[in-house]
Amino acid sequence: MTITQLKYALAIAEHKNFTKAAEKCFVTQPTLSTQIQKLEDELDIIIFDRGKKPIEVTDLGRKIIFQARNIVNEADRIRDIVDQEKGFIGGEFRLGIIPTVMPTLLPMFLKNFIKKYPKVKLKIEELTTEEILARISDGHLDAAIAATPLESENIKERVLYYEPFVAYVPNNHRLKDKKTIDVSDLDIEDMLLLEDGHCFRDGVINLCKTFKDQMDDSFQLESGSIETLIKLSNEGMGMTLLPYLHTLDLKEKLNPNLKHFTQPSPAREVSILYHKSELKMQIIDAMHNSISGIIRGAIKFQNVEIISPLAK
Amino acid sequence: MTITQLKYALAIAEHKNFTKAAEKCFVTQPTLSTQIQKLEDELDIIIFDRGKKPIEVTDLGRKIIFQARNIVNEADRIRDIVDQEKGFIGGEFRLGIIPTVMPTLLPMFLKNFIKKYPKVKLKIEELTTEEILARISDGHLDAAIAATPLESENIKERVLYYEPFVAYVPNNHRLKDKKTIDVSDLDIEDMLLLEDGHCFRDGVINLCKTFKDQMDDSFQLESGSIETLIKLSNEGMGMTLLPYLHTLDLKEKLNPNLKHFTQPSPAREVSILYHKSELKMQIIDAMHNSISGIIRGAIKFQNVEIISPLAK
DNA sequence: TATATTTATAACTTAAATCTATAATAATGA
DNA sequence: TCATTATTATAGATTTAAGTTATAAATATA
Repeated sequence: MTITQLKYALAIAEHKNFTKAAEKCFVTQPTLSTQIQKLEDELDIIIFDRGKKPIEVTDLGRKIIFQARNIVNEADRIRDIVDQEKGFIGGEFRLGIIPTVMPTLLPMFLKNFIKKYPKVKLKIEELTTEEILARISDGHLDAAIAATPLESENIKERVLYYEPFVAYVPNNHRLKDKKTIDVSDLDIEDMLLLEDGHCFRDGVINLCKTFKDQMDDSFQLESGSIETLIKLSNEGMGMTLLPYLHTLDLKEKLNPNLKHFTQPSPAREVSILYHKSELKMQIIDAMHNSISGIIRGAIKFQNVEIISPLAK
Repeated sequence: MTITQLKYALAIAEHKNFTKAAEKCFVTQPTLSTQIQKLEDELDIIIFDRGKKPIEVTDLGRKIIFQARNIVNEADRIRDIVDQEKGFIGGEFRLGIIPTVMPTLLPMFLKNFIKKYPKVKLKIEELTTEEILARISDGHLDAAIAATPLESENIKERVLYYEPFVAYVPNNHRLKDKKTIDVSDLDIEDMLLLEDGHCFRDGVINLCKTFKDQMDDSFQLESGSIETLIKLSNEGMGMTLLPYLHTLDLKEKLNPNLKHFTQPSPAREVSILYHKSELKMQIIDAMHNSISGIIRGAIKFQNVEIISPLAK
């Protein structure tokens, strides 16, 4: 049994296809066939059921694959330990970011980060919270940025910053004339929310829950982006909540519609997530420091006591 | 980097000597030299300082060796998973047992166990609790039987049985005429205890602590075995406590000196210990079942409420 | 049934691991 | 200090393993 054989097995388990897995491993298909056969012979078990199309992992195979994942992860970590010791920050780093954080955070820290750590090859993907959790678990992401707490098994969270919510109140709304807004003013019935899967919505719902103690399942509308949300709001569909950083990009003429909350302001907790195995920890540390530094300048509310609307 | 290379590195780290490590690995010394060089070249680090005699592991090398231990453990577990699935109970199994459990427990379950699981090659060693903890941690023992709770990091405990203590009161002792004895009768000042490192002593001290709330450091005597303990006791050195199973072997004429405790009787907790990685779990399960079954017949006090003298 | 897709096998090549023999190096003792 | 001893490194040959190309066999698809 070799680490290489285990990596081949993982690739096949993932692609359910020897040919495709071989490509991903940069070897030919016969190499995979023979190596997997050797592994199966040595353990005297069948890992893959080639009878089914697409190929299926056997019951026992699944356990072997799970353990193979552990072994390969632990093995990869050797490289990580060496890098950390040498102070080397580099290599490929796959980062997932949720849609409502992507457009505001990325432009702020990206330039700074790649300048500071030129040897890191960043691969950034916009993903929903659900996708992020799955891909960190299966090792396809090295880390991700999402609203927390999620408390998902095997995934660690480290808070990057707290981003206050700002209310966007359209011209015809009942709260139009208030200068500041209080959490108790909110009503789930006249609020627009982002579509399912966007954690921002979870944040808003939890926020309302906090004060209403229970919620109604029939929301009035769901939208896919902050821009759409504002437009729908202007069309008389209700008020909405925007994460603070988004409000900095708004056209000036919309500013009168923004109502800041009375302190303590509700906020969402934004964290960097990573697998409990702490692979590539030195890059995660670097990213954490980089983002925290940038955010300190952008969000001035940092010293204000903030309630987390996402707490369970 | 291969699993084989990591195993070689572990062997060298352990023996501090390429030649001896090579023997243990069943390869020649040049094989180890070249494989370790390849590993060091690939990681671009030095793991072993050959300048020192005996060889020393470098600071970074220590971290690599630690991680190598993880990887090799996880890799060994693949075999374990397959065995478990196939219901195969076999292979080498190294078991440590503390001195005060060894002579009573081993004759009871050994014959039964090797008959039931003929493919397990048991290697049993008498060791102190301290040695046991060290050797489970470094992977030299698969499991051990000792008095608990120990709550040592990385080591799991599973209770096998509770063994009541029986007081041995010599003829000239102040408690000689009592039919049964109560824990409150005990006095650390006139008690004989086993030498340091035998957990039984810890048990007795904790027992006295429980009722005296503090203890005196000047014990009157320390001895290495149950037999010596009884002889010393007869010589007027004080009373002593015997684990119940030991009293079954005593010569009949000594029976009048045994005083059972009033219920709830103090007892020691005897557990099977194993590494948290749960390697060879199916053998550990088999051994647990085997011992529990045997003990149910031997200790009739099982249904009696028992206080654990070892609780912290 | 022909065609395409995918895995297995065969024969060969390349690369890796291991061996024997021996050199180099460092520690030990007269 | 200079053999003696113990120990690791290196060279060259051998065995074993991994990978390649070419092709057969098996399975789905049209």
